[in-house]
Amino acid sequence: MAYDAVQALQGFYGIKEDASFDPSAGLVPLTSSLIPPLVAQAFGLPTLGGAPTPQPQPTLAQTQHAQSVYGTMMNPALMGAFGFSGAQYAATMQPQSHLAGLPMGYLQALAAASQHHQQQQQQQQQQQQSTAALLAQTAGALHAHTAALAAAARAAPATSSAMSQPLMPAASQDGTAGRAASCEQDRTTTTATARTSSGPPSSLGAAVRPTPSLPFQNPLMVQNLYAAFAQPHPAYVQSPATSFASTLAPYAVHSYYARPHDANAAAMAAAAAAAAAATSAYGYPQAPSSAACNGAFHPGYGATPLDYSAALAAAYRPVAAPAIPVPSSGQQQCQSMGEEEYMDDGSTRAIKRPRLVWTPQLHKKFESAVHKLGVEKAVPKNIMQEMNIDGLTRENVASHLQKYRMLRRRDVTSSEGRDSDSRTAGTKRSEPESTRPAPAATTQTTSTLDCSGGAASALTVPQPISSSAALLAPSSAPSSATATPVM
DNA sequence: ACTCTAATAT
DNA sequence: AATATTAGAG
Repeated sequence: MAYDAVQALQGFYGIKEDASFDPSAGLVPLTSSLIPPLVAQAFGLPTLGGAPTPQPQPTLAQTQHAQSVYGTMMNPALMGAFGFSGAQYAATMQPQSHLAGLPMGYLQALAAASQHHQQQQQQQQQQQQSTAALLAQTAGALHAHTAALAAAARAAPATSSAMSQPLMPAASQDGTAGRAASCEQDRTTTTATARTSSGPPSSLGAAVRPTPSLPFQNPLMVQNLYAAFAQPHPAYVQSPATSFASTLAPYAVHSYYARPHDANAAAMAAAAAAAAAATSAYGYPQAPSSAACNGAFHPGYGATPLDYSAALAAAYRPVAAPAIPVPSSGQQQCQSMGEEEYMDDGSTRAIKRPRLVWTPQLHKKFESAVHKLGVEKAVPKNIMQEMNIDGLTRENVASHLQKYRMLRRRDVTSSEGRDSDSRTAGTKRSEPESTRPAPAATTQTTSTLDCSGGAASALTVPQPISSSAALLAPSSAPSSATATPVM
């Protein structure tokens, strides 16, 4: 097993690197046994924590649904790891059709993954050859496809945001029609609407599918694969950097949240990217205020407070059935975590409390608590108690309060310097943020545009940043009255 | 033991 | 940039 992959997996699962691990010795660090056994098996890692338990066979309907969701090119071993039956996939798989729309880098990554696995399992030579053959074949097909696409584009300027497929799986139910359905969905949900639908179907139009889409729609798996094999994920390489950072950040961090800090920066990045990918992919088609959280692989979500150890357990437990994304929404920040992590030998070790994310909901609570308490009593401890959030510490509040006050002070002094009102500290004036640009539902977030389709965009750009968002979006400057694009 | 601010770390 | 942590003083 490539050391890189081990690292990536560990990072993905938030496992701390064992400093004593010597890659050259071919040993897998003890902590790697925390990787779900089935995943470990899929990646050829030795597992110390006992043999993987056999997964229940999915029904055919499940398989087909999952196939429509995740695509057909999953590494069989991975499918096993994630609870799919490879054989059934193979049976329902249509060897050529799914190759047509794939971007090259993606294919290569998959092929590389597949090749890697095969090398693990068996003799390398023949396998390599067949893989190479497949690659060559694929390359040929892709080449032709690309050429045809280009021709089609010349004929009718129909563009396609290559990676913009809305990742909510719901629509397609059968494998073959799935991609067509996806394109259909693209047309209706993204802003490519006009261009795509208005373009008169050229003679090539029927033969050439306009939108190469990701067949692999479980973001965690995808990201895991890419991370494990050090491939940049095309969708996130291509999408503007602003995407998740701005509107989706509260949700993105959420899932990432329940994982312990990891010293490995690269792995951290991978995990964060995975979380972001998951967020975008799952779409959140409903308003953030509604619905419940879905637990599957998102330890951070849930209406009920989460115990950190439970989150760990959930993360480490391979899911038996495909975690079909259930639309969920930003909920109140709920978190409470244990303080120990179980190690292989049964002992425990203190782990770092995950960094708190001040979601809008949480901040709202904070603000109302502050207001309720009044200037005098609005001190960290009181606020903490008033908020009554499980797991929220005084330090959390103190830190936030510090920033809150700073902003508040700055706002006051800048907006009314001449006024006689220059308080010393802890000013809890009335809200000066009457400046409400009220952006008329204009700008789509790039992220939502790119990654999750229209429904999500409507909701990930929730309110026009009212007063409560001041802390989270500090730039509610009175000067920039107009745009304030989704910050 | 708590709070505050500033500075610094992650 | 956002949050955590720490220091030092009250």
